[in-house]
Amino acid sequence: MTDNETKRHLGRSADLRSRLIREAEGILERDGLDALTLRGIARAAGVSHMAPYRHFDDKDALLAAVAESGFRQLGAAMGGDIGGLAAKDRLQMIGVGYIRFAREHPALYRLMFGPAKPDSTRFPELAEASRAAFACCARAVDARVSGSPTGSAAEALTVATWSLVHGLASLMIDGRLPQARSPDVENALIEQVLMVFGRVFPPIPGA
Amino acid sequence: MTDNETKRHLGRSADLRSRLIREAEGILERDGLDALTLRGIARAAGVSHMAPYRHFDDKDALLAAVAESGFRQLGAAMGGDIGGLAAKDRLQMIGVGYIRFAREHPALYRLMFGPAKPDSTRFPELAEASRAAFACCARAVDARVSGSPTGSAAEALTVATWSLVHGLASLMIDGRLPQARSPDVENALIEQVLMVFGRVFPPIPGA
DNA sequence: GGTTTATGTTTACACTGTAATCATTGCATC
DNA sequence: GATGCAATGATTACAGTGTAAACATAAACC
Repeated sequence: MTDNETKRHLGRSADLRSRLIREAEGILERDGLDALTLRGIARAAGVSHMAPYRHFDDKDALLAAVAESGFRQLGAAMGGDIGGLAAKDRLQMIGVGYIRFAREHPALYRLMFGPAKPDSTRFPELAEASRAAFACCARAVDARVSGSPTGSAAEALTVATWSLVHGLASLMIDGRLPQARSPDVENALIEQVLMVFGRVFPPIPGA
Repeated sequence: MTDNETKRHLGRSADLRSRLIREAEGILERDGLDALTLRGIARAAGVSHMAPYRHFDDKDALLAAVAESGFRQLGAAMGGDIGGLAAKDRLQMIGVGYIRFAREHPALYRLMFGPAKPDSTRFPELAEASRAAFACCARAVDARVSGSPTGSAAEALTVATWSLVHGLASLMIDGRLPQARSPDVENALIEQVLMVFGRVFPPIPGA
């Protein structure tokens, strides 16, 4: 019996680390960022409240791993690295995908961009995942302007794009936009804002 | 002696409420958002850890009051409601003032736009202060476009403006912009981003 | 003068993150 | 195969947090 239970226990815990991350994501979706406690995660995973410390240095390290996973999901939501799309559509796809991700996973998104808790110097892998998502946006911008502005001007365009979608997503999921809106109205607003923002890009030569 | 001490005590505590808010702001500036604990605020104000409950329902209510104060400061940092400026300069002033405020008070800024903790329905005064700051930006946008787009198109412009500056400020103070930069380089980037964004506005008839 | 109301303190409790210690497993080495 | 070892987990303990309950006292009012 002891043997049996132990076996099963070990069988399930072969990948406690990734299971903790998944449970954390589940709690985020279900109960929000405030409810994300280390002990709660351990409880959800069915282990003692100290078990996570065998896989993470502290709570922040676990949160950083969750955020890292989030950034990879965000990259996928923005369409990854598919080519073969008109640069303009590619940019639109990124904006829409980005904001949809934030709205579908608001708590995870808050954790990812939250109060700098996951320090970038402490967690290089998180910084890398975040950088990769940013780079995905940067490539789309570069393709869109096709080299006409270069250097810091192109970089400013990328930062402006990222800032706009992040700001819009952040304001929306935190309800900081005045007058609450229905989802439909919000969708229309998003479309309009993204379209408005399209004007910052130089006109497309071909059309 | 008891009398004396009591008198002095009462004298200082005549406005415990506002003093708590000030102490909270001080802790925010000094030690950041994570260090902002109810007991710590009470300690800083020299009262027992339960005293704040005589002036605020709970911690969130105190934080909401701090955030409310922050939104008023933000409004002032954006230049309040001064007129007599070219609409274009007015917008620039808002953007620069907004971002400077966020950089000078990062922890307060995070609290203000943080994880929706201060619920807008629970704290109408906070919602009002936030709305007022937003309206300040909306007026500047309206003046800039001088009525050429109206209705939802003008609103989209305002939301886009707010999203951009908020996103930029948020990414900067949380270090989510790739490669850390010196303040000078950051300032240049801000200027460039704001200038880039100026292109979303219709051309000015007069010039 | 006695009652009521505001304001503050003390005490207590459940919950959090984490340090220290102990128990058990699987594996490597002889 | 026995033995030592590293990995992984459980228990226990502790300081710090937000908050409820009960108590104290000054101010205000009839």
